[in-house]
Amino acid sequence: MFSKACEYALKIMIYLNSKREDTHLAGLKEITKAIDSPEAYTAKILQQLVRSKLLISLRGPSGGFKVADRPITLLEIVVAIDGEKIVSSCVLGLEQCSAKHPCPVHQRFVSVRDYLKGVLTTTKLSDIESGLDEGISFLKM
Amino acid sequence: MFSKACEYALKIMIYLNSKREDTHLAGLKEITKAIDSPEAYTAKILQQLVRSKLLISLRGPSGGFKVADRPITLLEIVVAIDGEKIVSSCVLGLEQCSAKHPCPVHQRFVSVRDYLKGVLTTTKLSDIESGLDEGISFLKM
DNA sequence: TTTATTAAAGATAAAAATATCCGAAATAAT
DNA sequence: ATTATTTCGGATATTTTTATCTTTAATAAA
Repeated sequence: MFSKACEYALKIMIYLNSKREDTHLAGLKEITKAIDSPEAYTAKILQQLVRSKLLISLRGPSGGFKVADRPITLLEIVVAIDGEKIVSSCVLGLEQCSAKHPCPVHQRFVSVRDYLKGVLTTTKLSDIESGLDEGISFLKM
Repeated sequence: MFSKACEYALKIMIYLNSKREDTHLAGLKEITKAIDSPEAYTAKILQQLVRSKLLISLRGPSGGFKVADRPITLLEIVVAIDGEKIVSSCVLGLEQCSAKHPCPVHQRFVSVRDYLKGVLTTTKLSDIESGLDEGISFLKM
């Protein structure tokens, strides 16, 4: 459904959001440990998230990353990494596919996409009760 | 959402199903022309569909492909090419993700997946009014 | 039986996604 | 100021997906 990079991005954002102690920034090592991801690749994704203004970073000792201080939807995260295609492009890959010029399954999948897009746009990072510390939900294993 | 190979597979199946003149088989060239796909790669996908018993093939002059003579759901096609992952695996890529051991967005996406799976399982190839000949729907451009 | 046609199968190539490595820049602490 | 730490940026490597090429096998028609 989402690319591996996007999966990592979602995990990163959820993890960083779950530990709202505004003082301490989480470093690359801490993050990769928390979400069990390859370090160097994760660094690249973190860069993308910073450029997309979803994360704020600080270099140097006691540097690291934190979530930008504003409401962020899951859609923003997905689009930052995978682009619009997951919520907009044709299931059969047609360049042009619309109600006026539909593929044979257009109508059936419009609703699927709308449903997905709905979940992605209405779910804000702050809505997610991670329960990570309490062992209620998990980002690895 | 689906791989390129899977998009081609769906187009192939819809196209072949749309021209139910049981006598004439459609050849590779005809198919690639109808769905605008790379010839050699399409041949590989056709092979997979034949092995998965979704298509029947015949070699030699006037040989080609036709849809197996039984009800076929979109899910069968998708699973034949992309495997179960699209309807079963965790959005965040966790090996183990279930109601008992969920990722933080498990509940929100269960419903999305169920909806998608529903469309894929309930839609049979024969349900799709392609309207290809009539220019009502399209498999290319 | 020979030939032309078509799918099957295996090897190879190209492109994209995933992942790593290394030097540079920033910055807090010493 | 120097040093240690940490992100940034670019280059490179690996893996997977997408795509091509070439030979073989089957088979219908001549």
